[in-house]
Amino acid sequence: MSQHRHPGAPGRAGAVPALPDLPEATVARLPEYLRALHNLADAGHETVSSEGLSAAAGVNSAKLRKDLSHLGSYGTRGVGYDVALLIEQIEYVLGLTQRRAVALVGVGNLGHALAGYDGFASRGFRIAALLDADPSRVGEEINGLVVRHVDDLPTVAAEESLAIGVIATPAAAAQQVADQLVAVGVTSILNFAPCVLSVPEGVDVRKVDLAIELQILSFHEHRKASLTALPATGGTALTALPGGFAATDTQEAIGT
Amino acid sequence: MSQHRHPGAPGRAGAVPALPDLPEATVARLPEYLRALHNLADAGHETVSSEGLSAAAGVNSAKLRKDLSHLGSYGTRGVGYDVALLIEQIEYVLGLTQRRAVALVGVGNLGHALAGYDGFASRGFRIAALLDADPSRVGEEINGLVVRHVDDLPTVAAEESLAIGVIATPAAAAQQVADQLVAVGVTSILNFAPCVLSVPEGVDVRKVDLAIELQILSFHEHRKASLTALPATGGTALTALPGGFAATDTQEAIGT
DNA sequence: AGGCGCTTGTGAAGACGTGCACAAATCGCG
DNA sequence: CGCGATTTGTGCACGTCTTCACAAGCGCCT
Repeated sequence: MSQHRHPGAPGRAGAVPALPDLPEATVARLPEYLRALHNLADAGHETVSSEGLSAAAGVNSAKLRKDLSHLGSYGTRGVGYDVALLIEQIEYVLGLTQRRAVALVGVGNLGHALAGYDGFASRGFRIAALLDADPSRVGEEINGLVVRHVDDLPTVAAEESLAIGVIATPAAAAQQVADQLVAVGVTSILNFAPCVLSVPEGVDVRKVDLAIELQILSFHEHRKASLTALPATGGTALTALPGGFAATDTQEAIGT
Repeated sequence: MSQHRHPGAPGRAGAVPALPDLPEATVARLPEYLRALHNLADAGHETVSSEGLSAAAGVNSAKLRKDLSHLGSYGTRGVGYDVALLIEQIEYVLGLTQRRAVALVGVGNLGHALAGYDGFASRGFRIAALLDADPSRVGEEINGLVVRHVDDLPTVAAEESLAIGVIATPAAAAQQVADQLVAVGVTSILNFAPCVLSVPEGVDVRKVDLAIELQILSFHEHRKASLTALPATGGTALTALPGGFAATDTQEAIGT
């Protein structure tokens, strides 16, 4: 029942092993599993049970098993999953066997932070270029990279094979930047600008809006406050009682 | 049909008008609608149809109508929605009628950027305190706020009524910071650290992981590449043809 | 006043995601 | 060599979300 993709599954890149088409929700969780697995590997674990891994990733164990089964993964009944093998599998599926080049457009406040964020480098990506439309920022060096003008994009794309672009510009500039990225062949965009982007079919856009996250939390605050017709002392006590934990629902919701 | 909450719906804060319990998916989209509505208002529109608003927010129009109907909103058939009224309604439901105080812990790379991000201020939030565990950072002034030591949290909480905390520390410190936040009464946390937080029931956690977003895009890149058994010229042409747009599926997925 | 066109609000169907509970498989031990 | 403990993989039922399609309502024009 799990034989639906022996041919060339984990081996190496290069071939065209026909990725299984995973449910979007599963895809969004794989990076989480991957991070947890790296932690486990660093801690010296060679195998891990679905129970253990799911706890580390903050999800239900059945969900985890189903997710892994989708990518045809080989766990061993009675034992668990081989940590190293699973890391290899997930990295393969996520396309992380090659270090992907990312172009970052917009080196304002947020762009600066992203340029210096080591989480990109440590998790399979390489910032290949920093770009900005503001001439006064061009030439500045950040983290060993020189900021170039956004109109140099075609040149940059010719040097590197760019597939992913990150937009950290003000909203007003985002659509134009997106168009420029698409024009040089970028097919995946991570958008930090608070606006909707129009892109041709075949281009993936993911959006991260920091204010929206806060507003969602605000709703839940409002809701909690309206339920509790209580004194609302707010300030003191309430030590973190270790009894009733729970990876709250919202915990995972970011991806989807 | 839509009378299920006349009593004191839009009016003013203060009372306990019993928030309707909205589907999580709807809550995640309301901020998006709100942003689009503000744009429309700035552009001078007084009313907008579900079709128009849904286009501006990048969602299906039926979905938008259903979302708005959940909060008992009053549109006018044949006309559309009153922009100003709808803004008021959504801001009320999201609990944005009061400017909420946010504590930001961790003023490293990312924390700096967040401290300077004007999107918080412009969308209903106020950064009430900057905190860090590193003594060498304490005292530094960022954007008019002085960084205080994280152990001052109880003092800060006594001064302000903090309900929301933002964690922008390294992963290793995040859990401890979360515990400290919870201990002073914070009940909503936005976590930028790449790790799972354990919190008591009743505390909401949302997580934003920048590297995960890239990894999800990477999967789709990998997938596209494996489907296209084609030359993969990569570099040139491919002008943004304005024919086949489409707010791609992934566009919204962030919230969920 | 009446009819017509437009837009909302929603019923119903289907797609998708989740979690329980259990059979099948594997290992280790006696 | 067989048995029991353990853990995976998954069938199934349930809940949530999405989308279509259309009746009900509203304003405008004649």
